[in-house]
Amino acid sequence: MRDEYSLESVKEIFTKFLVDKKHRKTPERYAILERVYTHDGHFSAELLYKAMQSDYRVSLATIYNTLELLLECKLVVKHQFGDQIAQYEKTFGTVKHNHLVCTSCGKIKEFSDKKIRTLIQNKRFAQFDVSYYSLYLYGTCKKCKIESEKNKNK
Amino acid sequence: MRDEYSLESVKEIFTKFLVDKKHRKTPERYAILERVYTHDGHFSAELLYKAMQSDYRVSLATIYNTLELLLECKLVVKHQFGDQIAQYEKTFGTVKHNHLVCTSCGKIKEFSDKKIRTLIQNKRFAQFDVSYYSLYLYGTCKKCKIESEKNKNK
DNA sequence: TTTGTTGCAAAACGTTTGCAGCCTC
DNA sequence: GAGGCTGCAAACGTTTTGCAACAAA
Repeated sequence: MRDEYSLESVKEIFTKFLVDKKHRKTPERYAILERVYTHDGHFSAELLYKAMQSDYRVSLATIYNTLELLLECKLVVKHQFGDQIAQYEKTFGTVKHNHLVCTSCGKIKEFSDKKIRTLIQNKRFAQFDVSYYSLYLYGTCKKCKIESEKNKNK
Repeated sequence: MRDEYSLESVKEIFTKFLVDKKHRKTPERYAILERVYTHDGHFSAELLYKAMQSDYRVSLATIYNTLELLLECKLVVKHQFGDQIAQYEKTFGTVKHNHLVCTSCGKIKEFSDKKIRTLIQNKRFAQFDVSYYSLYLYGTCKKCKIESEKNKNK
């Protein structure tokens, strides 16, 4: 029931945002929001588009448009990992985390570190208002490291 | 003379890398390296391409190819700030820093924080070898904040 | 001589845009 | 009824690729 609840509250937040900003409450927007919130982990605009085709037909343009709105009201975050295409992720019900990006296979792992988080979140600037941050650690995952060591010995 | 010196050592590092990897030492590659290292701050592939046209004709493809090599041997770093196009930056002679990205005007400011840097650099993972990291703080710069407050009062 | 590298142009890719018709408000 | 939103397709800008000519090893 917990998921049910959070989906409802997320819809409420979105509705409030749409009303505040005088945007229209279209069925497409709610369908996209629902899909985003029933998906765990990262997704691209393309993936979301394909995933939706089966039960609700929306254009890719609308996906992009709606993701933009969801970013604005902070119901999703957007990641740009190195060369990769933009990845999105729901925020509500997701613990704030950082990312390990393998530069060899592109795989992403998440990690949390309270000390780092606290330190960054408490940082203040005279000339700049921080609204969010992203910390990406790039490197090589275990699997790729083993792979590359194998190749060395050839 | 200090710059002179570092340019020479950077060339040596690049040469060593090229030889190790059995890549060819082409004049284009050195011309690009030199240009990169006489430029302060961020630059895009396009900018580098245009900047070089006046004194050394290289194709954009070669620029991309060479930047890839320079990334591999860590003589440059690549940034992907939010929606913006890829930005590059020399590493040698540049103090490690983090970035403030204004989501309104896109301007980038740099900042250093020893505590944050130390904390992140000392982080170790069992299944992952970190080779570098990027920390971007997104928000609104003073100028854009004043601008948006003006618009509110209309 | 071999083959990695180049320049060029075309292609690819994710994303944005223009527009006619639709549907919130 | 007005005009914001939609789907569609075409356009966009950055990056990659295919290929013939070139030049480093």
